Amino acid sequence: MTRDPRPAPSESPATLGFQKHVHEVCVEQVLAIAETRCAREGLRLTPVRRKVLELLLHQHRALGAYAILDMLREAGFGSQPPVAYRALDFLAEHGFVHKIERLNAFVACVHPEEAHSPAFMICRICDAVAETRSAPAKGALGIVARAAGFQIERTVVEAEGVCPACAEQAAS
Amino acid sequence: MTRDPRPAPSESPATLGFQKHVHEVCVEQVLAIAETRCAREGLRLTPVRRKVLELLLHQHRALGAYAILDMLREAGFGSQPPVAYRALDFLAEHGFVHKIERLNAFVACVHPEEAHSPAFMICRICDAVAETRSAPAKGALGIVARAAGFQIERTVVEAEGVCPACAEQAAS
DNA sequence: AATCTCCATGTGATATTATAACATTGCAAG
DNA sequence: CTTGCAATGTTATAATATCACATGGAGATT
Repeated sequence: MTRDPRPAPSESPATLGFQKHVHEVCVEQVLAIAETRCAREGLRLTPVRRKVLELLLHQHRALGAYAILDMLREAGFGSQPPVAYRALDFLAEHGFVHKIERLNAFVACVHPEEAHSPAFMICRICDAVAETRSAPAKGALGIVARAAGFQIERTVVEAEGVCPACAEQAAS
Repeated sequence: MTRDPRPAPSESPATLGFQKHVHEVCVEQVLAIAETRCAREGLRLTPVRRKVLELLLHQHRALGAYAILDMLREAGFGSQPPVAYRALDFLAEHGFVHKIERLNAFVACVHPEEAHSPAFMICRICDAVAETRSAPAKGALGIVARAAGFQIERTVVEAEGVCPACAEQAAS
């Protein structure tokens, strides 16, 4: 089994950052933004890459590379690990997806318009992942780093806990 | 090869949080603190666990489980992965070591006196790791989380970049 | 002292995540 | 055209992590 057996965090009008929204719209919007950005920057959003992004956009949760790989196989693409990892590398390099280090898994970025430093909230019960912006280099960490002479290039900020939906479930 | 081929970040008066200090002293001190805390809290700092902590304290860098396992083997302990992972689980659960998610590796905690929320600076060149305190749940992320109804239980904060020593090297 | 129980350890097997290396294809610049 | 280059496909393997079950040792109970 490489597929995650847990139920998706919610149904079609799903949680985005744990808030309700009409899901199909955001998938289409983000894909369109990605196409535009790739065209403008001379990047190639090839079929595999586009498919991986689409698969991830359909979930507001993190998927492992092998879960993605299974779906790629079903969609008729190559089915060996490098196929998935290469697409994910491309997408991550250009900010269309992010890796969740805590889970060794990947989520689609919800505002891929520009470079940014993401932070995540990860529900340990349903695996839903919400993205928000962070600026850790500007806060306390930045001060410590400057004092120590450490040059920050990239930050990983991931909060693990319980999302509103699961908290409500648990309370009942 | 499971050993990391890179040179240790520095020589015996090594960098702690990238600052000079006399290394042997901090190893002994932290081990003593760990012993004390275990005695007080009824935890068992067994030989394997103690050895793993000691190995990690001798490096101000992250070691993978298999690198630790190699050293355990040389020291006459069991040499199958669970030996290392179980010791690391124990030490991490009680805050004597931390896992660096970005590296899938482990560092000794430099102030294990009490529970805390660590943040790390990781040098991408020499792999040195410095620990500092973080309070991400109190900053911008905490505000977003509260607004979203997300209950933070644990945070991962890891900054990747270049440490002062490597920056100086690079400049020459 | 005998035995019981629990926790830690040892060990073999296996699952999961990730990369190396090389062949093939297809498109585009010259 | 053809040459070059980036992307993909495929085989193999490396690196990280867990499961399951057997063994052993320290303190508690009888």
